[in-house]
Amino acid sequence: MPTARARVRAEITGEIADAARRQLAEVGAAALSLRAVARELGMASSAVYRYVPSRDDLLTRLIIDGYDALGAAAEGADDPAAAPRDRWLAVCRAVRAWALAHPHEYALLYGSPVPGYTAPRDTVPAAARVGVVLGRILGDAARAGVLPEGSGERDPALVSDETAAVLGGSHPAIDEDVRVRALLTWSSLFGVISFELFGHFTGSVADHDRWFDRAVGELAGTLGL
Amino acid sequence: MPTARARVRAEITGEIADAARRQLAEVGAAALSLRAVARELGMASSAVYRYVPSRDDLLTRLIIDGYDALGAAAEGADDPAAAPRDRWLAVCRAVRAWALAHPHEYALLYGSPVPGYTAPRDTVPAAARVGVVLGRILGDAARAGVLPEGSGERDPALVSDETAAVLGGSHPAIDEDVRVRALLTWSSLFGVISFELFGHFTGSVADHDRWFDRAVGELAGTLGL
DNA sequence: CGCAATCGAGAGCGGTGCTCTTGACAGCAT
DNA sequence: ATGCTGTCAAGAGCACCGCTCTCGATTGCG
Repeated sequence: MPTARARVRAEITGEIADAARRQLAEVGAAALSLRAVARELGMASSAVYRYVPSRDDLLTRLIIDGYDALGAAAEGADDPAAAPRDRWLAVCRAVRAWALAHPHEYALLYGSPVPGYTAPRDTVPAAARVGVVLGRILGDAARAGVLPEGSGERDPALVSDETAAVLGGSHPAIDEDVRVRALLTWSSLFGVISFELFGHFTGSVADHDRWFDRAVGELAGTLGL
Repeated sequence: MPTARARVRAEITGEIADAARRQLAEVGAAALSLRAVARELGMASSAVYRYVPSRDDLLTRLIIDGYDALGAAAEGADDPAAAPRDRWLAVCRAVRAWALAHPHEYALLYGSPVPGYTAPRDTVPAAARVGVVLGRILGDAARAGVLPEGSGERDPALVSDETAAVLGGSHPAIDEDVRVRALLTWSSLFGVISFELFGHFTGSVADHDRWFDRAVGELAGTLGL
């Protein structure tokens, strides 16, 4: 059982993270200021360092929280009982919706890395959650016989063993070609969302909702769903 | 004929841009400091403002220069006499090579937008150059009869008229489906490159070169090339 | 040649991340 | 209850940032 001291400490640390998230949504990651967080919480800037080791550590916490929130959104949108194609579309829409609702957090996760900052290993499992959802859909589709039998090709230099295991495991319908396409559609999804969010589609696309639906529908096709 | 004053002014302005590019490669866009540029050039920080109105203006110049350099690389890699599929692969490889050679400039162009900075209209034509190359390949392929005849569907809410004109214009083989796929592969290409550059493939892909080749080969397939 | 435009340098403003010291406070053991 | 120990907020301070202003020096055109 945590002491009273530890409890209030955890509470204040949480308040700092919340304030940082609010500031992130307002001014973006690069402009996130520890002093502003301290101002918002009504304490001295130096006091914040009692709870957060550095600005980078605060960023890391926001990154992990972001990956977790996005992963939870993706998992929540996946209905294992639905058809693989519909599952794929639903997850894609959920990822996009989360990105549109949290543009700065999305930019923090999938935009340019913050200079001088390298994400610690802690972020990896949280970052993988969306990929796990996609892999589960692909694996279920293979087991359901939706995907045609493959050549059985295997090449760990293209897709690593760990990732291959997530991408439906060893199933006759999942060969290296399918795995490559899975990684491709995965990155394509975020390419599409990033382009929309970062303004590279302005002037080219009017109805972003409908365009996204057609785009991920096309991606489902290359996935074989 | 420019006066001697104007010439030395242009020269110093160029030196400032070069130093900024060097600093960009070292510390990234968000940490680009006008004072450090001034230090590197051995002049007072205030003197730089004689040549550059603001840090944002310097960033804009770097962005435009970056788009132009990338566009030139793409154009230079495109051999109009080659087969459409080979042209597509060559342009993709050239774009990736440029990105790998100039990671920070690439991040400036296709990563998270710099906070508090909105790209002015001047950047649009430079940014469009890569898309123009892709559109030219697609149009040539259609005129060469490589693409199957389409449905003739047209929907400016999906792909705007200006972009549609770039994407091969009005040709029976190019319907809205092809245009959507073109925009999709375009953003997918940068999604793939961004994922590689920003580290989202670490642990999943070992041989990035071969993986990229297979990925853009797949993209060529969805393009119909 | 003289005057106006241009230029470099310096000081200064308010902001940042981060460190160090100081003093107040709480909790626990004696 | 007292004294010790660990935690805390606060402030001063360092070096850096973007940007502005002023002040001489220099330059080049009329």
